[in-house]
Formats: sequence, structure tokens, C-alpha cells
Amino acid sequence: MAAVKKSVSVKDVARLAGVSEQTVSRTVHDSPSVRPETKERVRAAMRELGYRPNFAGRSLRRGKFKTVGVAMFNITGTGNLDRMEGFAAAADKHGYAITLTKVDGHPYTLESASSRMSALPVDGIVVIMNRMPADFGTFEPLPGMQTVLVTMLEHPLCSTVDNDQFDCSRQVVEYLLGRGHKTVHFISCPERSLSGMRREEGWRETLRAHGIEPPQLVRGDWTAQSGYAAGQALADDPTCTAIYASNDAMAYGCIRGLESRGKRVPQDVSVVGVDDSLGDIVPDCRLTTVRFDNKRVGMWAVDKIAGADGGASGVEHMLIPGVLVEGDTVRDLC
Amino acid sequence: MAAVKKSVSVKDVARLAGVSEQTVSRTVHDSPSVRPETKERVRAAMRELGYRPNFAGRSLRRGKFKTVGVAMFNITGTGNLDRMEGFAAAADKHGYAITLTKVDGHPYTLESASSRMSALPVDGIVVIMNRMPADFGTFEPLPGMQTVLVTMLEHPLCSTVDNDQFDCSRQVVEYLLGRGHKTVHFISCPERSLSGMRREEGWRETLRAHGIEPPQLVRGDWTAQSGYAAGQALADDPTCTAIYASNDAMAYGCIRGLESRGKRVPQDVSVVGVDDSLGDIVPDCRLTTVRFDNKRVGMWAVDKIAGADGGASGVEHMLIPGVLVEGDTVRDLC
DNA sequence: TTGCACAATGGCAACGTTAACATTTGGGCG
DNA sequence: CGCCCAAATGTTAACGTTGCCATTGTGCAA
Repeated sequence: MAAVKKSVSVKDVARLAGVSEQTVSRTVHDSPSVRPETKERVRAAMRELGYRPNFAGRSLRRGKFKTVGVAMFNITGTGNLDRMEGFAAAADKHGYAITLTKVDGHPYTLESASSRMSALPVDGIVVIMNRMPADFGTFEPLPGMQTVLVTMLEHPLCSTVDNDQFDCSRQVVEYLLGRGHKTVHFISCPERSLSGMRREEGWRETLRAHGIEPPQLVRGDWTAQSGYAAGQALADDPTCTAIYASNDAMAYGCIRGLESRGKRVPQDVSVVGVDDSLGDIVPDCRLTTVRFDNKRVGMWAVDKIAGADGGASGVEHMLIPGVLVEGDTVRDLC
Repeated sequence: MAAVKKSVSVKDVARLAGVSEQTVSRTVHDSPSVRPETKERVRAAMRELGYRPNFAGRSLRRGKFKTVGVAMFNITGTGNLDRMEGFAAAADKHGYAITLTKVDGHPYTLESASSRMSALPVDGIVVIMNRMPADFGTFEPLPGMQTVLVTMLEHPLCSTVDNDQFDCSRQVVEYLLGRGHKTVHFISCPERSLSGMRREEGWRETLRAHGIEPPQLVRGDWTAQSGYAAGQALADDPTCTAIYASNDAMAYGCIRGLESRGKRVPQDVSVVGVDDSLGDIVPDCRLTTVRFDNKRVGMWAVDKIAGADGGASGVEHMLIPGVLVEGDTVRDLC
């Protein structure tokens, strides 16, 4: 029993309620031009039959899906969870849904992400870029399909949004200089990371802007082990009183590396990380770090599409600053 | 120019190619009953007009969306990223898409997740449960809408899938006993966690199955700090040679707590965690832990829906075992 | 009483696609 | 030469919804 052979449509509800299909539709949309008692009768019929509006029929009629497609080359990545939180929140706000797709990265092109998504019921596309797509310069979004890229690079035809990596470094460097440190050493990341390179630029240029020649950087590979090695290497450098690491894992590794050489943090050396990813994992260390607002990045991207809602809005580029979170790993020399 | 007023339909392509709409449709689906040269002509027309099949029209006609809805109460949660990777991979395999929705947890009911999703273009629903919904016992899935719950609890009407938490503890306890430890101490988690409680049960029952009365457990709160305190507390217990912590953060905290009391890991005490979440964050410690296969959990859920593809498949319950990953934090006493 | 405005409801068509059935064409064979 | 079959293509209708316009009913002013 209760075996629903086929889905219930407005027609069925209309028949049961003894009204026209149009009146059912109007009731669904709570139009003021339906008498309350009629509405109630229709609603009762809907309940009895278990009516649920059919999305396909509706979209076909309206020519809109109220859905934003999110294309990712890699699902597992720092901050993706928070970004998704943002996607979902913004979509929710606009009455939109999110359709998620993993795009095969061979080739790693915006074109492949875009065409993959365009077969799905979406009104706009968000592409999360992890590295430089081969066609970044030449790509053009599908006509009528607003496309937002999550990247720090600016694109002439697509809006873009990302964390402000340069500003992140600026904040850290100025914070440390403001605490009386004469210079800031840097533990970098592999050169293929766009955001990491931008952090490096920010560190370098901010120091120069303060008339300080950046010291030799130590190259890391994102892991705590590489941070550990960097910490040991820097422990013997008497000019090194402040270290800025490209991520928290390296910062933590660095602290342990310094300790292994008899240096104490923050008494002897100050250390700052980026990412706020240590959370509750480490018991003995409240690291000073920069917290990015990936949720806001995600919201901005979806807002751009769902907020425009047809009205073609212009291309915009947004960089969202992080917030420096003070822990216990920086000493104030002043 | 190239301003696309309205979308191109089969009709437009048909006109340009000088064939019927049906032939266009057949070409799209690469039907063998269209002559190769005709196909080529149609394809050329599609390219020229930039034709993309309309999802709504297709779904309306077919009565299927080829989409699985994923409802989450909390997007940010351990393992969610891996699960999503699994959702996306399985969806891809079946030619399905994933629609993601965050469900407001007030009230925290399966009903609210289900009705939220049912307004969207989905053929089936996956609900990720983080805790016990108020209506778990009474919930019935919408007719014709296959519903899979990601939870360790079994439901009479919905298929379920999750990590096998009991087996995880069994593996850890038997591994430690097999290394000659006489008993295994346990750092638990807050009582509201379903999975945590199941780990606790597994620990207790496996010890009993080996004729060992479980020692007093130490209650933690998932944080490294609580693990640190637990480690300090257990450091003075001479019977404690092996500690099993409900997650990696507490395990790591515990190691540091033991060290602070002069105990060394693994020489004096062995420590095992769960989650494999330390990754590259910690420089000096390759923790023995249990790695869950959340990607497989996600794949199973979507497979169940997309794989059935209309043919109503029965209710199944799946628990996916984790894998014990040997690090350097367990001593073999044999 | 008539006309008119307005509220409530109904009828129809169209959105884009494709299943089912219908038609045309060409070729092989008796 | 006519018949039949198969391959290739065309025609029609329907999926569920809703915008547009038409119709009906009701109360009120002229």
C-alpha cells in the first residue's frame, strides 16, 4: 500500500480539491488572490496526496534552477570545509542549492571545469583553483553562465575571490616589527603554491617597505618536520629573534626544533604561523597565527551569483583579509 | 554581440541542421540508428549554436534527476571532507551529481533534513548524522525517495553506513594485548558522542572478552589539553603500560603529559590514538593510530542510491572497518 | 436598473526533451 | 517487377509548472 506509482502533480491536487491547476499553483506560492478557505482546501488535498512540487517542471517553466555549481579539482584541501560552509550558508540565504562536482584535473583547465558543470542544472559556477590552470589567460565563461573563480589571481572575464595572502604577511611582519623585532625570518613553502608564493612576496615587500633587507629564507615543504629542521637551522643565528612560518604545522615544528637546540619560545625567539589549523591538537602551545575567513570567501562567491539573480553583474575581484590571532608565542621586546 | 537571448534548444539545432528534433536528440545520445554523416551535420550545428542540453527538460521527460542530495547538519566535522570525496567519486562513476545542503539543526530531526532536500532535484538523499535525531525511531523516508543515513545506528527503513567504531577499539586492544600488555587504559570522550561511546564499548567488551576487567577510564573532551591531563594522571599508575585514546589530539596530549612526568613513549608507556588526524602537524611523533576510510563510507552511501537507479533495493547496514596504522608509539613487550 | 471595478478562479499554451509510433527510402530476393 | 524488410528519419504527445489572458461572481456608485 501507499505505493506511489507516479508522482503527484498539480493536476491531481486540483482534481481532489475541486479547483483548477492554476489555483493550486497560486496556493503553492501563497498568492494573495486566493481565498483563504480555498487555500485551506487545496492545502488539505496537497497533504492528503503528499504533493511536492516538481523541480524539473518548475525550472523548465522558469528557465532558472536556483542552484550554484561548485567545481573542485581537489576536494581535500585546507579550508575547503570552511569554504563549503560559506557556499551552503550563502546559498541558503538566497534560496539556492549547491551542486558539487569533482573535476578530473587532466587537463587542469578552467574549460574542463566549466563544461563539466554546464551539463548540470546550475545558474552559475564557482571554480576552486588550487594551482594555475593551463587556460587561465584564454578562458571565457559560457555565455549566460556567471563564473566565479576562487583564486587570488585576477581574471579579466570572471569575478574572483580569495584570502588576502599578501596582507596576511604584511600583518604578521608589522606585528612583529611593532613588538621591537629588528627583522623577521621566514620559513617558506614549495614554490608551486600560488598562495605560498604570495605570502613570501608579502613578507619580503613589507620588510623592504620598512627599510629592512629580508634575510635569507628557509624553504620548507608544509610539514612539521621541515619546520623542525628550519628551527634547528635558525637556532644558531643570533640575528633571528622572530620567525614567520608559511603554515602552522611548520611553525609548530619550528618551535620544537628551536627547543631541541635550547632556545625557548617566546623568551628567546618569537614564532608566528598561518592558518589557525593547530586547534586542539597540540597541548602545550597557543600559537600566534593568522586565521583566514574561508567561510566568507565561500559566501562571497555564491552571493555574487545568487545575489545577481539574472541581472548580469560586473566582474569584481575580492581579497578577504585574515585576522591575526594572538597566542603565547611572541615576545614583546619593547 | 554573441548575446545569447534565450537558450538554444533541439529545435534550433534541428532547423539549422535540416533534420527533425528527434534526430538531434538521437545524435546527442549517440544512437546507432543515425547515419554518421547526418550525425556530423547535427554536431556541427550544435557547435555553431553552442547547444547544451537543458537539464530541466530532460529531467521532466525522464522523471529522474541523476542527482543525489546530501544533507548535513554540520558541514565542519572530522572526516566530512573525505566523505565528500567519496560522494563525488561515486556520483561521478554513475554519472550522477551531488547536491549539498546544510540543514538547520533546530529541530535536529531526520524529517527536517528529508523535507528540506525533497524540494530539490534529487533522486535520493544521504543524511549525515552527527548525533541522535529526535525522530530517529519514527522517521519514515519519503515514498520513492531512497534515503541513506550516515550513522552507526541501524534504522528499520533506511540503509545506513558508517565507520566501525567497535571494531576499531577491538583492533587496538587486541593489538596492544598481542604486544604483551596486560591491560589497556582508555581516555574517553564526552558522553554525547555516539561514535565515542561505541569506541568505549568496544574497548570495554574486548578487554572482557579476553578475561580482563577494564580499568577505570579517564574522561577527556577531545582536546589535547584533556589528553595532557590524562597522561599526567596515568603517569603514576604502575599498572598502566598501554593507553588508548579516543582521538589523536588526546593521544598526542597524553604523550606530552606523560613526558612531563618523566615517562617516555614508547619505552615506558605505549599510546595509541584514533583518526589519523595528526598528519604532518606534529614533528616529533609518528603516532600509532587507526585510519578510517571515510571516502569509502561516502562512496557506499551514494552507490546505494545511484547504483539502484530506480530498482528499489533493500535496506542494508554497512560498517566499514578502519585500518590500524603502526607508528612509533607502541612498545612490544614480548 | 445598469454599468463598472475588482476579487477570485479557470483555460490555454509553452518551456525542452524524448518515448512511442509512423513514415519514407533503398535494397535484396522471389 | 512487385514484395517485404530494415535502416533512417519524422511526427506527435506528454512530462509538471506557471505566465498570460479570459471568465465569472460580487458589491457599489451612478
